[in-house]
Amino acid sequence: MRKQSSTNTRNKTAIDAHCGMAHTLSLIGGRWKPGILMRLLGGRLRYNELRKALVGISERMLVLQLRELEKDGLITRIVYAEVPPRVEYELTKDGHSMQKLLESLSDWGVKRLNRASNA
Amino acid sequence: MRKQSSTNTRNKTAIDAHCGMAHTLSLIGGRWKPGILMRLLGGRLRYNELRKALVGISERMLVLQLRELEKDGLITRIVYAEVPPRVEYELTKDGHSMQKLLESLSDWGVKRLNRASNA
DNA sequence: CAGAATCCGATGCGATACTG
DNA sequence: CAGTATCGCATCGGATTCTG
Repeated sequence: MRKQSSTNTRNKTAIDAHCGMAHTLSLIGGRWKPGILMRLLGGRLRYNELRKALVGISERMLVLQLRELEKDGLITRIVYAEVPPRVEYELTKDGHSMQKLLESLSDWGVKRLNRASNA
Repeated sequence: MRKQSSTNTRNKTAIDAHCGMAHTLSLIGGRWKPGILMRLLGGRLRYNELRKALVGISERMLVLQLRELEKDGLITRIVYAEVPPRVEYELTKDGHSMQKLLESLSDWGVKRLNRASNA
C-alpha cells in the first residue's frame, strides 16, 4: 500500500473492511511470507533450516522477507554470539495470532484444489 | 493438475499447506481482488457501482481483476441485452465460500491496526 | 455505460557473485 | 553459517485515449 497521496478520504466505513484486509495481505502476501510463517508455526528455526524448508527460495528473497516480517513484528530474529554464526527466527505473539488465519487460507486452497481436480 | 508425487515425506504437510495457501493467495491476492470480493458479499453489483465503491481503482485494473475472478470461478458476469449496456457481477457459490475467510483477514488486519495505534 | 488498447514507471522475484 | 550487492527480466498497477 504505497502512494497514499490521495486527496479523498470520503467513504471511510466502506473502506474500513478493505483496509484491514489490505493491511493483512501487505503483511503475509507475496510468494514466500506465508510459507515462512507456516514453517515457523512449528517452532523456532535457524536461517539454513528455513532455507532448506522453503524449496526454491533465493537467499536474497529469504533475507528480504525475513527482514520485512521482523520489521512488521511478526517474527523475532535471535542472534547468537557464536562462531560459526547462528541466527534463529521465531514467531512473535502477533505472528502466532495468525495461526488460525494461515490454516484457514491453506484449508480453503486445498479444498478448492481438490474440487478442481474432481470437476 | 497437481501431481503431489511426494519426494519429501517429512515436510509433506507443510508443503501441502503452503500449496493451498499459495493457491488461495493467487486467487484473492493483489491490491484489488479482496476489495472487489468484499463488496460483492453484499450482493450483485454493476460495473459502475463497483468502480465507485473501489475508490482509486483504474478502469483497466477493475476489468482485469474482474476477468480473472471470473476465470477463476469466483464471480459471475451477467450481461443484460439493453441500451445503455448493463453488466452486473455476482459471487459464485465458490466466491461465497470465501466469506468467512475474507472476514477473518479483514478482522485480523483491523485489530492489528488498532493495536498499532495504541502502542 | 462498460469496456478495450496502449504506454510506462514501480515493484517482485530469481540468479549469481562476494563477505565477515 | 548467514548473510550483502548487483543485475535483469517479469509482473503489477496507473494514466490516458478510443469504441460499441
